[in-house]
Amino acid sequence: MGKKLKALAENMDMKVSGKKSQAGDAWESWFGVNKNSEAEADLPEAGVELKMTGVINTKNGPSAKERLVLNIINYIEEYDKSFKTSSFWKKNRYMELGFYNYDKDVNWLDWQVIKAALFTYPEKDLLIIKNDWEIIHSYIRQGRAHELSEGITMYLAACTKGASSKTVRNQHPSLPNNTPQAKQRAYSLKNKYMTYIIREFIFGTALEPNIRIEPFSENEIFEPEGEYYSGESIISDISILEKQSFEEYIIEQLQKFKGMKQSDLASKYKIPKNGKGEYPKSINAMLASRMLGIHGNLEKSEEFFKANITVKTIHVTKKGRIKENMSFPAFKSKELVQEEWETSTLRNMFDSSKFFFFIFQENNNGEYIFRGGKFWTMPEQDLDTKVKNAWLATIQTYREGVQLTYLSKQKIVKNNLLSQRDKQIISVRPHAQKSSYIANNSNADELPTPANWVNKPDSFSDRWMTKQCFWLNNDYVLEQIQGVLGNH
DNA sequence: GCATGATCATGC
DNA sequence: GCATGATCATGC
Repeated sequence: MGKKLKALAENMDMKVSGKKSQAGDAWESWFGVNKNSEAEADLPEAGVELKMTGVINTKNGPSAKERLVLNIINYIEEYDKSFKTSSFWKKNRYMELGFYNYDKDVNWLDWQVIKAALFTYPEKDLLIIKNDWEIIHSYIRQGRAHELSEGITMYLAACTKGASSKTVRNQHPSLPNNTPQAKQRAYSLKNKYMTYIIREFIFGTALEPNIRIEPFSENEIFEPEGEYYSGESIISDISILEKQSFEEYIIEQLQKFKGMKQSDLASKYKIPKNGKGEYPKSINAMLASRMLGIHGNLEKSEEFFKANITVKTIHVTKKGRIKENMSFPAFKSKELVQEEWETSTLRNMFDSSKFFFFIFQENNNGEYIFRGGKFWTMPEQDLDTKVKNAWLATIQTYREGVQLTYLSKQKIVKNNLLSQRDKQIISVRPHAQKSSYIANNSNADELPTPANWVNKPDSFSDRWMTKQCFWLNNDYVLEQIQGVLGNH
């Protein structure tokens, strides 16, 4: 039998525990620690921090319910610290992690702690985490704490933490007077990083000397099955990370391929052609993987998976334009209009995603030449200005009712959703297998407000339109990759 | 030539 | 069957 949280919470003072922190408070009380906000680790003699974290079951096996949120970053105190003297290292070097099965339909007191682990960072991860800390610290040093986002780092991130987005903190007094206050943020281990740890070492069978699994329950609720990452790693020799960061290493690895033709790379890596003698549509994504020594999907390689890096290939035409806009998953407009910008799916996605752009440019002979790779995260100032406005405008259009006009000659339906001409970084366009304005069709999206139709065909519904998604405008992406294209 | 709506190809 | 990445086709 697994220990239920109510057994752990027997001696806990329920009155001082907030709704969101109950599981963690119960974990601390089990170890005889009262709720506090000390900078010290919870068990000071041992230097061990106590953390409780939820696990959910997905079709690929157990996953972290959320990122593991650590201590709040004091931009003033952290300013003069080094990694070894940082509040992150002091408080979170060793953690006693309790993993409970999160179930929203069950009272929290009945959640079970199914595994516990005395955790410190695997050696290779620690090198990446050190570099992540240095990146966060450089923002603090430069008085740019207001520009922090989760996507700028790999495993250790600065996530927002506060009652609302209006919870802000001052930056260091020695910085210029016009340095703005910054959103309150905490160190955190990314959701995908925790998922990897959970599947590989906590519920999986792989051994990691820095993670000691402690018996807590004989009850195995989670079956770690299904493929979540390919088993391939990019970095096998950790001494690489002692000399340079992960990103520097990747960019350097790609140097030797710069200027090579797509066709030469395809034959070098023996990419097969289809029946029509053409390369598959995903040819560039396949080449991206192969150049980095990965045979499967690059996003599923160890480091890309743990850091939640999205790989995007980019085609630049001979005239120096990007051929296509970049698509994102289709949304449900009824859910979209219920969201608030600060916690919206779109904002979360851009704030927490790191992208890896993989760039090919067409030459005058119509051949695609590899130009290089670039890691990219959307700058916070773009996100909270133009993208925010674009998002708000989209919601307003949906609330007012989308204007739809059927053009019988072309058999297409025009709409008044955000266009690329609006120059707001993102736009809204269809994303479905087929267009559909038919109720309950799998390619259609149900609208929150009936559409305002012009020339509606009888068979079309006024509440359903082809599924749409946000697209990142190609002119914006082109500005972001200028450094890679250089003079070409 | 480019923006926009539409659609293809692939993998799970 | 559907999500996702990639691309096509049309007309202003």
